[in-house]
This record gives sequence, structure tokens and C-alpha cells, in this order.
Amino acid sequence: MADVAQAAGVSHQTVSRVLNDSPLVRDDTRARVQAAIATLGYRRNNAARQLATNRSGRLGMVAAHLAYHGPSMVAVGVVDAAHAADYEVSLEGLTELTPDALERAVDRLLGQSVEAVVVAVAHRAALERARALRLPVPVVLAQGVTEGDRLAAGIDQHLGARRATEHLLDLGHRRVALVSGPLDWIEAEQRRDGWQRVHEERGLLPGPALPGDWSAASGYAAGRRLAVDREVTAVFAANDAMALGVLKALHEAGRRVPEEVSLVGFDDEPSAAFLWPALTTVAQEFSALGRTAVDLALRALGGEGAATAPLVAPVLVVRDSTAPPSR
Amino acid sequence: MADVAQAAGVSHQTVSRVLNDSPLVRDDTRARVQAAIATLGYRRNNAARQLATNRSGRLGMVAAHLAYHGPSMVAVGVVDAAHAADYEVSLEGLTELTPDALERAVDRLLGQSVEAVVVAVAHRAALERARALRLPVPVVLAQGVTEGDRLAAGIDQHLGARRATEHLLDLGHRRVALVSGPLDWIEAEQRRDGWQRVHEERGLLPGPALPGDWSAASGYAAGRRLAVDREVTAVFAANDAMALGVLKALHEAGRRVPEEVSLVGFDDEPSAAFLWPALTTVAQEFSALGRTAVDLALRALGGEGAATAPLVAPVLVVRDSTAPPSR
DNA sequence: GTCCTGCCTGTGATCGCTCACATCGTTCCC
DNA sequence: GGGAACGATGTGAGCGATCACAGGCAGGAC
Repeated sequence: MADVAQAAGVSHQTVSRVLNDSPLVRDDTRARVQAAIATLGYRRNNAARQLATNRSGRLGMVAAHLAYHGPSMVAVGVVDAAHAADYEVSLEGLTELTPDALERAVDRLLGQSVEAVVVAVAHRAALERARALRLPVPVVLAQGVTEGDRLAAGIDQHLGARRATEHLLDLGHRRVALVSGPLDWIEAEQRRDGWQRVHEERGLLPGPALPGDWSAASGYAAGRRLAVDREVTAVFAANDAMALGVLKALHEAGRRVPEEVSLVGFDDEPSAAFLWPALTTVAQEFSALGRTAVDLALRALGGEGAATAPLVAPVLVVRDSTAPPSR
Repeated sequence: MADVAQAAGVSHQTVSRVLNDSPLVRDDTRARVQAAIATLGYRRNNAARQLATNRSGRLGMVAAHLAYHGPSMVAVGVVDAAHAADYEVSLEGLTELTPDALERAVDRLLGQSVEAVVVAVAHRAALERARALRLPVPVVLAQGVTEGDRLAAGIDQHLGARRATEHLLDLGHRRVALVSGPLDWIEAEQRRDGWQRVHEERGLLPGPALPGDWSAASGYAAGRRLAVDREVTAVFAANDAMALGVLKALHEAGRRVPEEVSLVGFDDEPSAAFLWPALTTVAQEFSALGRTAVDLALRALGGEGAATAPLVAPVLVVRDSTAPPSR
């Protein structure tokens, strides 16, 4: 920086002002400094800047299951929003889902002096630990939240499950079977609750419920069991990957979709429209969720305190895997 | 740090030594310092450390199409390997694939003072720009490389395509149709070349070749055109997503897989085993690739110069979507 | 007893930037 | 025309770590 100052014939402070877009610099001075910066190929040292300002310009994000569609799209939204606000993002993927792993991840982020942390983990135990975290920086939750939570952004899972279930019942099915996610995940529970509630409201008995673990393999296992039950005419799988597994099991058992069995997924992964038949599913705006989370974090940093964001409503996308029952 | 030093009754330098695992500290002194650190909840300031050492402990990674399976798995491998070596990773996802976008991403990483950059972009123009990059830090290529490239890790795409094509021809098919990736991607080209070469070696004319763009939608479009041609009995899709689209088109046209048409994909995405029928495909060890890339980067930083890593051989996974031709 | 050698510990400068404050010209107003 | 007000620039301290170097205190050799 001293070199630039000398080349431009100004003081180091003026260079600093130019770098920080201060209005207190005459236009010709600014031009001279910028020219010097360009010819010298100067680039400001971030460590020194951080040391002096005590701000890192960095947000942290902790996400589970980054290999899955949903979480990775949330991450994309977070990164985009952060960049737009001149922040960088450090992403910590959780490979195992213990509270300990969560704490290690947060620790790692703190070691990078992040100014705020976005936690996108819907596993109950881990999330409770996250809630209990007393960090020196704001923590924004971006999954497994409920309406009215402070510093939390979320999608209304309960509503999404209602939409899916109502769609099937409205088509004339008497009840809907469920392939749930692991119930120690809050979102799995919320989706199951929505499914159950609709049945209750209509005075119906909810169909068989089988547990899955989000994976296609678990959906396949559940599908094999559902396929042998002729009573089952409608299935709601709590995510698209499990729906894929169910679909395969139904095909193998010779049960036609949607003629004999209707199927709804959840997430609207890119592949959903290209399954055979194209999968009716519930679309969530993951990247919007990420943006909202960053927005909340930045507002908290701006001293606005713990703000609240409304839950986003997911949208049912009707494709070819659902139809009225045959009789 | 001064507080810790005072609490432990030592100088700031001794605290620093403890923090850096220097052997030049007596055990009881070390214990005293560590106790002080624990009670005060002290955590060392990274910015100051970076400023003094002139090392950031951070690697950068540029990846295209992070939403896809392959690239995101490579990223996982990079992050794991980096963490194991006490490095943090900054990940830049490219949304558009222009050389300009690449340069912006690299610039952003440099702004975070990364010590090395891993570039996982196989788009020809962008990659050439990456090769031409004269950065003050080592650049490791992790896609679109060829045998013998310096500072490059890769999977042998040509070989993978050969395996897929040979499998189909060995089953008795007279020729294999291709749904390629966009040919300005090096890997798309390499896969096409492998497919073509096998035909040449056997004196066969390569089947119809249709262009795709990696997406399921493009696979579907290609599949519709292939489905009407009764001559086509075997299809090689250059990735699993396009294979999914082809599969849907074939189903819709009433052409049975594998009885009438055999299909092979590429990548072995988690869902591949749960398509109907389960997809024969080529598995790549993406995360190993990421680890190798980091290894090369760290060796370059260690002053070993530009090392070479052998191309990894992908593996054909035979499932249910391939069979001998019916007649 | 002296000196040397080896461990362990302390001292002060330094990294590159921003912050608070001082300074120097202008302009503008009464 | 004097002084207030303001705009543009410069000066020096300080952020919190590490590095190079300078001791101090043992034990062993002579």
C-alpha cells in the first residue's frame, strides 16, 4: 500500500480512502491512485484489514446432507445472497449427524471468525443443540423451524404435506399411505403431521405408514411392502428419492402408476419431471430460503435484533403419477 | 493473548509457543497456559496470525454445476482432504460458464488470499483460460485433464466410455447410439471419442449420435428421436441424467428396456440403481479425485514443483438396463 | 570455581491496514 | 477582510499474532 501511495504521490490514508469508496477524495486524486493500483497490480491484504476493522466479512453455514438436492440448493441461495452483500461464505458439511459433529463444525467456523452462522440441519437432537448454542455471533436457523421462530427461515412443511394429501383425497382416494422420513428429523415429522391432520379433518383413517430414511433404497423397501396390499391406491412419499424407490417397487410388482396406485413425492428435484410417469410432487423454493436466512443474519448484524420471517408456502406440482382411483 | 499470558504468569511468546505446539516449553508451563486458555475461553485471532505468518491456511476451489452429482462430490473430497491437512476451503460455484465468470471467481478467491486453487471445470473455453492463468499461487486442474498433465487430477473418461461401449457390443449389439454431452465440454468430447474408437477398432459404424446438454430434458428429447428408429438396440448416454430422460422417452414409446433397447449411463448417481430398470452405468470415484487434487496442491506448496497424478480408471457397473439384442 | 552448552523463556520489532485526529486550503458569509 | 465552515489530505497509533534475537538457569567438563 505504501508503494501505491508513493507512486500516486499521496499518503497511505488516501489510498485507503479510495479503496473504501470514501467520498472525501477528489476525482483526479482518485484516478491517480487507481492508476497506480492497476500498474502495480496491488491487491489489499485482507488479514490486515480484518485485524484493523475487527470484521471478517464472512458468514458460516452448517448443512447436513449436502449431497442431497434440498440442502445444496439452500447453500446456493446463501452463497448468492452473501456475495450480493459483499460477504464470503464458509460452508461446513456435516457427514454424521451428532450434536458433537455440529459443535465441531461451529467451532471450525468460529475459528474462521465468521460474523454470523446459518444452520440448516433439521435433525431434532442436533437442532436442539443448535438452539441452545450461546455463540458470540448471531445464529440463524434455516430448517426445522416453526411459524414465529426468531432468527429463523423456513418452508411450511406441514402445509406442503397437506397439499399433497388433499390432492390425493380430492381425486377420490379413500386414504393415503405414507413413506415417511426418519422421524427424528423435524421436517419428516412435520410432513407426517400434515398428512395425518388432513385425514383427521375428513374423518378418515390414515393409510399404512412406513418409515424411510430419505434414501431411494428405503423407499424401495417400503414400496415392496405397499405393493402387495391391494387396498393401497395412493402413496405419499416424504421426498422424491424415496418416491423413486417406491415407483420401482410398484413397477416390479406389476402395479401400474397412476392407474392402480397414485404417488406423490416432495422436493421437486430436477429429475422428478423425467421419471416414468412424471412425478407429482411438492416444490420448495430452497434458494429463496437461503436468501432469507442471509437477510435475517445481516439484519441481526446491523443491530436490528432477532427478526422474524414468515414461513414460505410450498407449491404442489401435479404431473402424471396421480389420478383418480380406478373404481 | 496478553490476558492469557498474564493469567498463566508467562510471556505472550510462551503462549504463542504453546498454541503452536512448540517442543521448547516445559510440561508444567504448557499445562498452566492451557488452563488459562480454557478458563478465559481464549481463541486465537486468525487475522493477526495470517498477517504475521503470511499464510492463510485456505485453499480455493472453483466448480461448475455444483448442483450436479459429480462436481459436488468432488467438492466434498476436496473439503475433506483439506480439513485433514488443517486447511479451510473456499468454494466458488460458477453459475454461468464464461471465461469471464471463471476469472471473477478466481479473483474472489485471491481476495481471500487462498494459497492454492483447485479448478474443476471441464468446459473447453473456460478451462483453456484457466490453463493460461498466471496466478501467484499453484493452480490444480481436476477435470478435463489428459494423461501426463502437470498439476492435474482426473478420471479417464475415454476409458469409461470404452468400457460402456464394449459392454454393449460384447452383448451382441451391432452398433451403439450416443447421446453426448455438450461437445464444448472436454469430458463430453472424451466420452464421445471413447465410444467412437471402440467402433473403429471393431470395424463398425458408430450408431446415430445426438447432442445433449447433460440435462434430463435433453436426454428425453434425444430419446424420442431414438425411439422411433427400430435399428437402434443400444444407447450410451454420456451421463445418468440424460439416461433418465432417454429411459422415459423409450417407455412412452412402448419400447422395452432392456428387451428391445439396452441403455448405459455415466456417473453412477445414487438414484441410478433405483431407476426402472436399474441403470447400468460407469462409476467414477469423485471424492478420491478431490483428495488427489488437494494432495497435488499441497505438494506444490511444499515446494515439490508441479507433480503428476495418474488418471483414475472408472468402473462399469452392470445392472438391469442392458441385455443381448432380442434377435 | 569457571566456562560452555543446552534447554527454556522473555523482549521488541514487524506484518498491512484502518481509525481518530491534526492540518491545510478554499469558499462563503456578514 | 476576518473568521467560520467545510472539503481534501496527511500523521501516528494500534489491531493481535509471529519472528529474530537476547537472555537466564541448569548441568557437565576441566
